[in-house]
Amino acid sequence: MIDLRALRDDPEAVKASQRARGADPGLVDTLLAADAARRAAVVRADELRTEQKTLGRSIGKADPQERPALLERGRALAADVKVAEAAEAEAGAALTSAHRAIPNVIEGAPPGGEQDFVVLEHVGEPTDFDFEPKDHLALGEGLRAIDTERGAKVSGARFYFLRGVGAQLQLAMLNLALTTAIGHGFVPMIPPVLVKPEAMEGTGFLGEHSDEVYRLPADDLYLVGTSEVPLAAYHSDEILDLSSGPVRYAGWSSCFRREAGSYGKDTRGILRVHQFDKVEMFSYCDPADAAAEHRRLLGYEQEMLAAVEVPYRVIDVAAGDLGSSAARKYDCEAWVPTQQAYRELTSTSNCTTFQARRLGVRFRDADGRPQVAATLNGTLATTRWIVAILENHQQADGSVRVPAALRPYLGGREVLEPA
RNA sequence: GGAAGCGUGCCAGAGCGGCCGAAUGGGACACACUGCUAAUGUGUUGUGCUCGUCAAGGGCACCGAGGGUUCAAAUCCCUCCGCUUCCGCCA
Repeated sequence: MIDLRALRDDPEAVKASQRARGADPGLVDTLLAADAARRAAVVRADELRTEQKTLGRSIGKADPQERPALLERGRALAADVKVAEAAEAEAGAALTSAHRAIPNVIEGAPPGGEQDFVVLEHVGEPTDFDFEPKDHLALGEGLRAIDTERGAKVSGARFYFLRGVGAQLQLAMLNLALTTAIGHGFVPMIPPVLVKPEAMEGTGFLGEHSDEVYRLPADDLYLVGTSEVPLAAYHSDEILDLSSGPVRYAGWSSCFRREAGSYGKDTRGILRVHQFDKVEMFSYCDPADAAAEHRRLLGYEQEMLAAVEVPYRVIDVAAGDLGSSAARKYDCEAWVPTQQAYRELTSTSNCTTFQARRLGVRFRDADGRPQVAATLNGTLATTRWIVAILENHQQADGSVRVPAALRPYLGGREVLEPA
C-alpha cells in the first residue's frame, strides 16, 4: 500500500509512476476521492460517538424523573451511531480497495514494459566452446544428476528429481549461499513454507499473481513461492529496533509455483519448475537507507555469481515489469549457452514501505516515533543456477568442471563425471 | 479428537456494566540529590485514526479476533483463534 499522506501532498508523482508502469493514472483520483470520503465519514461517526458518550455518562447520575427521557434520547443516538458506523465501515472498505489497486510508486525504474529494461553491466563473456555444447538436461542426465522423466511420472510435468551429484551440487550451492549470507551479517532462517492468507496477502502475492500460488483450501493455507513471504510476515505488527542498521535474514526454503499461463514455455529441464529450493536475502531497514541496502543486496548476489563463475549481465527492470510491491528491481541474468540468451538467476527488489505498511512493520526514528520500515529482498542461489553452472562449465566429454568455490562443499571434487 | 482453565499496557499483575486507557509492582527513560557507582526522591512511560499549519491543543477507537445484548461493556452472551493442563489417538 502506498503512503496516503504522501499521495495527498503530491498526487502527480503517483500518477507519473502509474504512467511509467503502463497502469491507469485515473486510479489515483479514485483513491483520493475514497480517502476524502472516508475521512468525512470518520468525522461524522466520531461526533455522534462523542455525543453518545456524554449523554451516556449523564444517565448514570441522572435522577429518576429525568431518566426515561434520557434513555429515549440514548436509544435514538445509538441508532444514529450504528448508521454512521456502517457508513464509516463502507467508506473504509472502499478506501482499502482503491488503495490496493495502486502498485508501489517507482523509484528510478526505467519506464516501459518487459523489454524496456536497461542493462547496467556485463560481467564475463558468453562462454565459447570448441565443441557442440549440450543443454543442462542432457548434461544432467549424463551425470545421472537430473531425472525429469521420473519427476513427471511421480508428480507431473515441471517436477524433477535431483539425484546423486545433482542433489549434492544443489546443497553445495545453497550452503555456499548461506555461508556467504552469514558472513555478511544475515541471520539464517528456515521458515515455514505454508502460510496463512494474511501473510500471502500482506506480501502482495494475492493480487494479480494469485493464480501463481498453490492454495490448500482444506486448511486455508498457502504454499509460498519464496521465503520472502514468511520472512516479511515474520515481523508483522511489530516495532523493530533499526538503530544499529538493517535487520537481515537469509531464508532457506523450498518454493512452490503453479506456473499458470506459462504453458509450453521452458518445458525442457529444470529452468521453470513447480518446486525448487532457494536461499533468499531479506532486509528490514530505515526507508532512508533502502536504496543503499538495495545496492548492497545486488552486490552480494554478484559475489555469489562470481563464485560460481558464470557470465551474466545486470539489468534495471522496467517499471511495467515490476511486481506491485517493488519500487525498483535489479535482475542478474546468466548466459545460457544452448539458448544463446541471458536468463534470470537472481532478482532483488526494493519494496520501500509498500509491503511493510500492509504488514504493519515499523521502527522508531531518531525522535522515537514509530515509522513504517522499508523491506527488500534478493536471491542468493536457486535450483535454476544448476542450469547455468552445468552449461557454462561443461567439457567435450560431458563432464562438468566444478567452480572452485563449490569444491569444499563437494568433498573437494573438481569435475563431475558422466556416470 | 474430548474435558477444564486462561488470553489486560515493555514485563508481572488487579479490575464493581457507567467515575477504566485502565490500580499496583518491576523495568526503561528524564530530572534532582550524591565526588563516581549504588541507593533515594520526583516525573515520564502505548498504538492507530481524525480535526488542526503533519504546531499548540482537541475528538474517536483499541484490554486475543469477530459478532451480539445494553442508553453505556475490559467487565454479560455467542463464534473463532492461541496458550496451558488432563484424557484419548498417532508416532
